[in-house]
Amino acid sequence: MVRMSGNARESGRSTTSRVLALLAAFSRRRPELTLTELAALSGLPPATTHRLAAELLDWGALERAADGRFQVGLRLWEIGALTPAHRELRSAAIPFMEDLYEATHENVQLAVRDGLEVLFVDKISGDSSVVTLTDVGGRAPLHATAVGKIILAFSEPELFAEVAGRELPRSTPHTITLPSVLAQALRAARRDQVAYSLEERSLGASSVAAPVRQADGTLVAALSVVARSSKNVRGLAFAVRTAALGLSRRLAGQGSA
Amino acid sequence: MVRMSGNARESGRSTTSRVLALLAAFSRRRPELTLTELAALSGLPPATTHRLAAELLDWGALERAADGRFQVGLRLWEIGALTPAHRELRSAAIPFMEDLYEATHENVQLAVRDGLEVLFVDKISGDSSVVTLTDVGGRAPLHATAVGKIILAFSEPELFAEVAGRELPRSTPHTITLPSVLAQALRAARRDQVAYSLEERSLGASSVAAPVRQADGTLVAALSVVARSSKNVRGLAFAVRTAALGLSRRLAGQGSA
DNA sequence: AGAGCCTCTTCCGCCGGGCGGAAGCCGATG
DNA sequence: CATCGGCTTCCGCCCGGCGGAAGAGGCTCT
Repeated sequence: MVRMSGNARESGRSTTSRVLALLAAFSRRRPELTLTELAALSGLPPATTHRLAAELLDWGALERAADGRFQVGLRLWEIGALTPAHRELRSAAIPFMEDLYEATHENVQLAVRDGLEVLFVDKISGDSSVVTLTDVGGRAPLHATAVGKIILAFSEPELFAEVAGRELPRSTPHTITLPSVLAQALRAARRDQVAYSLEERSLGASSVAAPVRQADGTLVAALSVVARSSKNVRGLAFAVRTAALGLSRRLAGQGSA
Repeated sequence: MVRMSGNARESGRSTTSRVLALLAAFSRRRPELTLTELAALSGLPPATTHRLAAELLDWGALERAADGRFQVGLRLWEIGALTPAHRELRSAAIPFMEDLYEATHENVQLAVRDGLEVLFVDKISGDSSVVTLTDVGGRAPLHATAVGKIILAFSEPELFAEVAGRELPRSTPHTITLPSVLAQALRAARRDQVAYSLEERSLGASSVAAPVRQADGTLVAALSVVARSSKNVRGLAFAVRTAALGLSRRLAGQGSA
């Protein structure tokens, strides 16, 4: 039998990108993967997947579940927790989020921008409150959420231009899909220091958000409360603003301790 | 001028291990690093560090702070949040931790085992409560903490053997450093379903912990309350046990929703 | 139980991705 | 203006790593 194997590597792809492709294969939808799934999702041959995954396993970036499936390892979580959004912002935010939760007993969320999306960094949810679509680590569009509008309203105008330049995907009949209407909502947000999403992301859920700023006044995050649309979310606006201002003052008052 | 450069690569080190070394360079102590620091901590030449870091930057595993330093990126945090400890355990635990906090207004902590240490997965801390040594993402020794004792008491005996085989480092005058005394404490923990640490980790702070189990009865985490030693932590034992039992029932009742 | 199938794991020879010394760049400092 | 330290780019050599193939193990179906 002739050994006709050898090297048929896919050109133009770095080893680093292969490793990152393995990590990127995991998602909220699919947090546990078999080797074959991992290979398919990362676009790598099974043999390569196996070898690289073994190295990640060895280091602790990945782990194997009881049934042998791959899952994200604690070591990776530990390092991920060093990101500024988690380390500085989240720890400072927790007390204010608790206060907000105790006062309203509704879902309280903390979000930052990543790319052209909102990324939820933390969340406190009561058992009685609305079921929100997105969990911690989840993403949502900027234009359809209250936190997203706050981010758009208080970031550089280039961000709005970028978002408005693309299509504004519709989530519900109430989603804003016209750039001009969105621009008007952002003006109102700048004026009132709060933004709303009234069933624009999912029917039966509305939210109010307020800006969180760091010492120099630039926006770092948005804090929001989600409630059933039947409730008067507008009545929660002052509570959210107050908590967001308190958190901003805390961030300004101390470096990161 | 003769070009005498070329390749002098360090043998026996995979590209993957280099990438992981870069990630491992970040720590709670040093969450922001310059290129030179990153190179020194990872043990890679500056040129290699620069090239690999650029690729990680491009993908979002790393980010640059305003001053140009490297820090862990949101993308990595996002993937780290997919670890079972975060995704299943933490989200299920939050309501119970809140209840515990509202009842006691002391620090509430959730911890899992990683290797021969305790890893804190989540924490709720009031402003009035004791300042704890360890933050979310932080580690602590198994033998000197209440959560660690719970983990030792309800895991396979091999774990205790492994820990007792090594030295038990002393943190305070009250730290248990004799395997026989530790074994006795673990027997008491198994009997009472709670474990204590009475100023064994840091003076002025004591804690009570209880086991969190999954459907099949195996231990998955430990829940604890930290209080000033002057307070009677023993009085908090039932509260912690109740919350831990509630959380265990929740984990048994549903897969991961 | 034997055949067929699928997934996981191991092996190894060929080769191009990636290594890192050197040089160039840039801002800070004396 | 010279010096210095850290950051970035360049590029030719070479060995780490790629992945097809084969082997092992487990499951279903007939």
